[in-house]
Order: sequence, then C-alpha cells, then structure tokens
Amino acid sequence: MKDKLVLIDGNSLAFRAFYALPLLSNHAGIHTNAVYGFTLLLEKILKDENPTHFLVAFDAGKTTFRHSTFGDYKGGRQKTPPELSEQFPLIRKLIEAYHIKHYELENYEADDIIGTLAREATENRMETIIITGDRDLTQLVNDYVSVYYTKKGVTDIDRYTPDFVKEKYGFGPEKIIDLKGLMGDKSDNIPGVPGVGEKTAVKLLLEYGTLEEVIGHLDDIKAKKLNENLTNHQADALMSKKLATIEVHAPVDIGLQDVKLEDAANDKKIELFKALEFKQLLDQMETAPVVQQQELIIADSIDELDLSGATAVFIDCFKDNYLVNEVLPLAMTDGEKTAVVTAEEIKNHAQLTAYLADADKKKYVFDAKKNVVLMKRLGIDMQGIDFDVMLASYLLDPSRTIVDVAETAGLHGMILPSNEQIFGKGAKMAIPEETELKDYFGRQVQAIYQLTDKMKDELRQNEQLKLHDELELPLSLVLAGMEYQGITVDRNALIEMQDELKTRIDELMATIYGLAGHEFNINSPKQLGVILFEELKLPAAKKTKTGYSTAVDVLEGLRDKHEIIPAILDYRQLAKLQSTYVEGLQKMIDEDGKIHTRFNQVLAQTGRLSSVEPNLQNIPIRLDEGRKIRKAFTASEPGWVIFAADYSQIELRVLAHITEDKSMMDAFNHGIDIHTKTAMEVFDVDNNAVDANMRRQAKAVNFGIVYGISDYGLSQSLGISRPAAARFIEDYLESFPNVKQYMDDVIQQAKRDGYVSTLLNRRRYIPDINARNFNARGFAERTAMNTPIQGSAADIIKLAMVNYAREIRKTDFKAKLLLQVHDELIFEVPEEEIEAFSLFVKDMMENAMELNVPLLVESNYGASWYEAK
DNA sequence: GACTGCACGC
DNA sequence: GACGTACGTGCAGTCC
Repeated sequence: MKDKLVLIDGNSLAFRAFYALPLLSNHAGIHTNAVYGFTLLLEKILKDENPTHFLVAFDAGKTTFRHSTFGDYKGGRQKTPPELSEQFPLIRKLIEAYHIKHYELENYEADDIIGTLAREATENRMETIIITGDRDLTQLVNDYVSVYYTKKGVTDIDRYTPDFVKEKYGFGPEKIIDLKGLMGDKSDNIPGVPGVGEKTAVKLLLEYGTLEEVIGHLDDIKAKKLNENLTNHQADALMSKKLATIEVHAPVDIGLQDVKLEDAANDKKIELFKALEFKQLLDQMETAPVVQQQELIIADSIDELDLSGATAVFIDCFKDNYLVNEVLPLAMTDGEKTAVVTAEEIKNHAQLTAYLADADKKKYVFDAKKNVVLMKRLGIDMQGIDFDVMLASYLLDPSRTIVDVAETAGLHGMILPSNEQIFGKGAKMAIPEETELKDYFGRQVQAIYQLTDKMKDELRQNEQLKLHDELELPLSLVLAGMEYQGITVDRNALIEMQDELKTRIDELMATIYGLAGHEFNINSPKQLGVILFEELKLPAAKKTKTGYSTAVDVLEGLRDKHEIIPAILDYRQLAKLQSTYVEGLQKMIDEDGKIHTRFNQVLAQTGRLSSVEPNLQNIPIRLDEGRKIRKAFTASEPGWVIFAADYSQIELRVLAHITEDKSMMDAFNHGIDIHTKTAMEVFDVDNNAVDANMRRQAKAVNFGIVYGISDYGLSQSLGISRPAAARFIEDYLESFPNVKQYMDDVIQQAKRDGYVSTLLNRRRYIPDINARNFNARGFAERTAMNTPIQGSAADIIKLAMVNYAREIRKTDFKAKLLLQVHDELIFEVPEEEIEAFSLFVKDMMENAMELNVPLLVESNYGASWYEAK
C-alpha cells in the first residue's frame, strides 16, 4: 500500500464541529457536540482515505511568533466559549483512543506544524491530505498535497488541488499569501490594504504576479483611490503577507516516522463512546465489555447502605486547604446504593462514626490524607483505609497531574464533571446548591468504588501494590498527623527580625537611590535593568525573554564595576527574607500559634514530597542571615526541644549501592569523606594531596550526579567552560567505571521499557528518551539516570517515616514528628527523652532499608530549629 | 488572573 | 548543529 499522510488542523475543526452541531451533552452534563463532530470526521477520513500516517495538530498557548511581528495578530477574536474549551481534553482523549498522534508546539500555530510535516512529506513524495476549516492552508497545495476544506458542518468538503486553486483564482497556490497580503484576513485580524477585497486582489495579482510587483508598479495603477490605498499601506500589505505565510520549517521534534498510524483497539473507543453516550456510533461497533459508570442511586438515608463490607468514602472541603476550610458533606457507597450526609449528620450518627473508626471495615478513598484530616476535624479517628485511588494514580504514572476524582476517572473512561465545573474558579468559587452538590459527591464516590478494583489490578501488574499498601498509604496517614500537629512559630521573634530588617532595607534603598540618582522600584527587574544597563551603562551579560537579566550570577559578575551592585545584592537578599519568610510566615501562623503546612504526596516526579502554604522545605539555611529565621521555629511546650535528624549523603550512598562501585562503597564503608574520595579518584592523587579546591570541584560533580545536571549546569556552578565541565564529567565516569556502566544501562532500560524504577519499584516514564530533539533527549537521559537515585532516597526516608510511626506507638515516647525536608526529619521532643529518642530515630532511619553500604544519620537538638544544627 | 523573573531549599 | 538545560514553592511586578 502506498503511504498516505493525513494532517488535521485540530483547533479549526473543533470550532467547525462545535458551531455545526447542536449543543449535545451526556447525562453528567458534559458537552459533547464538538467531540461528536470530530469523531464523525475521523471515521469518515479513516474510511475514505485509508491513511498510513496521521497527525492532528493543535495551536499551543495564546501567543506565537506572529505576535512579535504584529502585536494585534488575531486581536478582537471572540473568546472560545467554555462549552467548547471544556471539550478540548475530550477531543485529545478521542484522538488517543484512535491511536492517532497529536502535537502542539509552543509559539507556533497548528498551521505551521502542518506546513512543516507537509513539506517533509512532499520531499519524500508522499501523498498528503490536509483537513481544515481555515482557507489559509491552501497555500500548501502542490502535486502531492491537497487541502480538504470543510465548508459547512464537518463532512461537507471542498478538495483544493493545484488545478482547483488555479480554476478558482486563475493562479496557483503559491500566490495565496500575496492574496492575503492584499486583502487581509478579518478572522485573524490581518489588516491587508483597505478597500482591497478578493476581487481586486485577484485582478492585481493576475496582472502583476506578486504583491512585491504590484507595489513596484504603483505608477501603472490608475484608479485613484486604489493607488492611494496601496501607496499608503505598502508596509501593512507586506506585513500581512508575512503573517499569512505558513512556517514550513517550524522546530518540530517529530517527523513522518513518528506519525505512523497504528491499529486502534476498539475497547478504548467503546469506553469513551459509552462515557460520552455516542449511542449511534456504539451501535455500529461490536461492543466489548468495559467498565461503564453505573447509574447513580442516591439513598434517602445512610441507613440504607450495607455497612457489613467494604465501601468507598468521599469527604471534601471547600477550596484546597482542608486543614481550615469548611467541611462539605460525606458521600459513601456500598457499590449499589450511595448516600450523602452533612458533616453535622455524620457526628450525630453513632453507627456511621463507629463504622468509619473500625479498622476491620475496608474503605476506598481518593486522597487518604485529606479524608483523615477532615475526619479528625469532625472528631473521628478514621481507620481501615484500604485503598487510595489518588495515590494509585500517582504511582502508576507520577506525570499525571492529579486535580480531582474526575480527572483520574477520566483516564479510565468514566466521565464526570470536574471540580472546577461544579465550584467555579478564582474569585467566583462558590458551593453549589444542595442537589447539585449531592449528585456530584455521589458520582465521585461511585467512581472511586469502581476504580478501586481496576487500579489495584494495574498496580499488581506493575508489581507496585506493595508500594501502595506498605509505603504510600501508611505514609499518607503519618503525613496527616504531621500536618494536623503543626509546628510552633514564635511570632515575636519574627516581628523582631522584621523591624531590624526594615531598618537595613531602608538604608540600602537610600544608598541605591543615591547611586542611581533617583528613586525607582528595585524589585522590578525591568526598571532595575534600565538603571544598570542604560543609565549606568554597565555591560549587560545576559538577556531574558523580556529584557536584561538581573539575576545573581549576572550581578556577581558586575560586583566590582559599580558600588550600586553590592548594595542591590544585599537588598535582594534582605527583601527576599523579609517578604517570603519574615512577613510570609507570620501570615501563616494559626490561632494555635502554629504553622500547618500541607505535604503534596502526588506531585514530585521523583517521588519526593513537596510542601505548600507555606513551603517549609525551603526555609533558609545556607547563609546565617537567613538561617536565623529558624530561631522562630520552636517546640510547642516548655521543656521540649526541636530535634533534627538527617541522612548523610543518602543519594550517593544509594548510588554506591545500585552501582556496587568498589571505591565508592569503600569510602562509605570506612567513613571516608566522599567528596575527598571523589577528588582522589578524579584527579588520581593521594588523600593528602587533595586540596580544598579539588574537593570543592569534586563536590560539585557529585552534586551534579545527584541532581542530574548537564555539563552546562556544572560549568555554571563551577564557573568553568562547558567543554571543561564535560571533560570533568568524563573523568569522573572513567574513575567510577561502575557508575558509567549504570548510567549506560539505565538509559538502555528507559529505551526498552519506557520507564525507570527506584529500589521500591516507583516508576517514572521517560517518553523523550528517543526524541530526535537533542535537548529533549539529553534532558530525558539525565532524568533516567537521576530518578532512580533521588527516587530511591525518597523511598528510604518515606519507609523510615512509616516504620517510625508504627514503632513509636509501642513506646512511651511523647516526641512528635513535625516535618520532613527530603533527607531530614524534624521532631519536637521532651528534653528528658532526647537521649533515648535520638537512638530510636537513628535506628529507624539507618535501618529503614538494608543497602550494601551503611546509611548514616546525624542529629542535633536545641531550643529552636536554628539550634538543632 | 496569568505570566515572568527571581530566590530559597534539597 | 540542535539554544536551554535537577525539582519544587512563593514573592513582586507587569500586563491583560
């Protein structure tokens, strides 16, 4: 069979389909007309054209390179109606179900992606069909490429071939851009020449050939008004031509071989069609059994539910912060009937509260941590959580952005309204009326129930069920306790710092204004750039997208050039401390005198935790100035202290373990400083020949290994050239042959399996590992190398936390775990416990996992986090 | 409200 | 040659 490529302009056809069909929707209120139209089109194309290659291109983002030519490009366009924009994710899902590739590229429009692929196809003499609702694309027509233009609806089509274009206009497709240059395009807000429409433009082009030649022959054009308009708007016309010209060399990192059409299995389609309720299409297909969302039966009372076995439970609150915001009703289902009860009703229902606190009764949830915290707030100690759909989704693929139940359910062919659809967003967020809310909560809990078995199976297949059951789920309960507990922060200590900082910042401001000659906003990189690089004429080293860069490394390079620079650097440092920490933290202190951060367990791609509102994982430590912030973090009771225990070099120990590199293992087994050891190996010298500089460089390389930085990154951190940094890495890998071997193996593994794994079987998919784009691939390779190291370190500390929480209950220790900062745990402890507790924690952490090098934990304590160093 | 530049931690 | 290069969160400024 001869190769045939089909390229679809996704955005333009989605619009066409949307406006061509009535506003259909499924039972859950999701609009489906654009998706339906798109489906009809795909079916028709596949049947009529039998393509071997297929791509749907989408516009990316709001601005493109064309906006830099003409700021008002596409100005005055109506906003995409929400009924349509909510269908775009479904259209993408649809395309994926057909195993058709889709692609979008920042700064470019779908047109340019299509143009680029069409050019490549033409160079390979491959027949190409472009399908669009936008006449612009006709400029791409040639002997190999035809453009199908949807006239009305989506299946009524004009076929533009070179002959068709010639017949229509009298000239070939190459002149379409000249035509646009003259007549403009109202829909894209391309100006063209006033008074020139299609008729005049065609006439001019037939007479003179191109736009440039029309301009060259202005003297020959006698019509007074036309001549005047052409003369006055030459520049507009040329710019309009440029705007209308499709880029056929867009930097796409896909090629023809990437868009081969694979056979689509029907079940994905059926699953989606069922969810969308495309009954006619389903009737035409051989239906195979798939999970279909059950009908929602809302019981009148919770008493109608069968509480003898497992249930799915869903409780939520208004907005994100479940530690403080209003608790919303609880939904529960036994798999048949679903009930929704208010927070007040829960508390007063003895049988229900007993059920929720019964460890022997299994519950399936979405976000165990949130459930447990909200229950705690209602005075219920929730027990028996058996499965967390949200954690499962993260473990199956951490790159999934977890938004709400709807998002996760959508991945399994169940479609329900999103949180945003029900509650709105931003300032307009509101709790909907009772029936709508009940219905929504009911649907969500039902989805959780149905997803549980399915996702358990998926985890089992990946050998990740244990990771869920024994690590992430128990950890989420530990984290719930930590968040609820909070850490005491001394407001007065912060206020004192604030006053002190204010004085110093004011002084610096005065100095800076004096040196600049006038006042300006130092916090504005834009204004600062003007002062430094225009008014003071300092040499600008780097530019950002929007102007001069004023980042630290740039300013450091200018330190000796002008007195203002050190003042600005000092100002920056203090202003950051003041706004983010001293003032920022004060705002977060609750009535209990504590700060309650929330840990995000399903975000970081490597398996680490993150912390929000506030982020307590980036409290300053490097410079003493900032480190003093930690003085405000204290124990909650007199006689108690802050105790901090951190893993020493956990990532490099993991690396030694995974690679079994002899000299690295040797260093850890004999307590030799790892950076010194690295320097010895890389520079091939004895222990006592390693000077401070060599150690510093070795440390930077180790840092690079741990974080997966590039030669560029290393060159930046060491202040050396890029080739020198590359050579450094090479020397390193030669000195540690097993590490080199590991790096090669792990990249192969990623190529073979599509993912890499940690010691506890956490996965990260690396789709770009085979990318043709050099940067994307380089990034993917470093990700592949680094994730098992950083992710395994995350596994270890998480395991230590789970073990700690389980074991501490068997003791009399009163100590409380408060925070986790990637490789360290922060506790508050009664002073008299310290000695014993320290040993206990050390034992938990060092023996969390047995590696072939020892894990080493160092700890300290004091009146505040500052003293626990 | 969304985006950018910058800066803090690991 | 590829032009942007660990991961996160939060602040202020800017533009719409």
